[in-house]
Amino acid sequence: MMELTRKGEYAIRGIVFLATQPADQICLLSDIASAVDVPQTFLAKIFQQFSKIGLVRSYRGTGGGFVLGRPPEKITLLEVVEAVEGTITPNRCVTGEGVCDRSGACNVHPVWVSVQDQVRGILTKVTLKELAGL
Amino acid sequence: MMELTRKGEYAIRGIVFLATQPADQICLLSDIASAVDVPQTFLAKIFQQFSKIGLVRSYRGTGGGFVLGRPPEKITLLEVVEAVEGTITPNRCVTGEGVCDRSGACNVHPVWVSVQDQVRGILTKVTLKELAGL
DNA sequence: ACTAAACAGGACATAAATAGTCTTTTAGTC
DNA sequence: GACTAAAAGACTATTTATGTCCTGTTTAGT
Repeated sequence: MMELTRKGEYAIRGIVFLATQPADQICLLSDIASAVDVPQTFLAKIFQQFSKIGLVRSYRGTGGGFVLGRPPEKITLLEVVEAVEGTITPNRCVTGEGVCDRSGACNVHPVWVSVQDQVRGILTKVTLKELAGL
Repeated sequence: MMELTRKGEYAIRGIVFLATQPADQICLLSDIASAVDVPQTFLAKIFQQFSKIGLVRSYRGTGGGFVLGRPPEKITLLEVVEAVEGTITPNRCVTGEGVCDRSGACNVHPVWVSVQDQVRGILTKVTLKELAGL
């Protein structure tokens, strides 16, 4: 339960690798993919998601590739994970959309809120700087 | 991400309902299922899993049904969830089976261990007694 | 013993999510 | 214009989730 998907794992591997590279070096997707052992086409999708929210910056054409969108210490693990997996919600009713029709009488609800807060708290405190060993 | 499945949700609903019933009363699966609004056949599977690890006790035949295997304050939410969802492992490499071939160089690893510990810690502290409002 | 009640267990069915692949388009370089 | 590399969308395959159904086994009551 609560397992990270492959996508999430690949996302972390990819962007952590990027963080280990010199900041001004534009990295090819193909290089990243082979370095972290992830199918290139799949990693492409992941990096597109990163690009949309500014986690990475992309350059097209000859000499193109990817660089980090911000310094490694300003990118948290939470951002990386949620970029591809969506917001961390241990239980649907945590989303608060009235999905939990029994939310009034539901004593479990606050527990999930607590779990969500704790997990997000942990992941917010970890940045790419640490993960890349910088 | 990290969402509880229906099975997990049903499991909680079912056993919490059982905890609200008088301790000596043998409850019919059909009654529990309709009370918590879960397909009976599906709930049957869930309660079979509960039964195997002693979370509930089952009685077959006429007059049969289910009762809690232990007093509500001795059954934790963690046990209930892990009974049907398996051990909480945010990342495969946490299982320690060498699945994470890069575990040596992996700085992410300790983060998942921390997440796992925190989540399990929270869920261990919640018992059926509280959840059932007793 | 017979019957009906109730859980146990396995096989099966369907739908959704995951994990990709492939092709075309767009943007940029030489 | 030719080439390079990411963007974007359509498509496919596999796995997991979510159940259903049927048969068996246990037990109570007559």
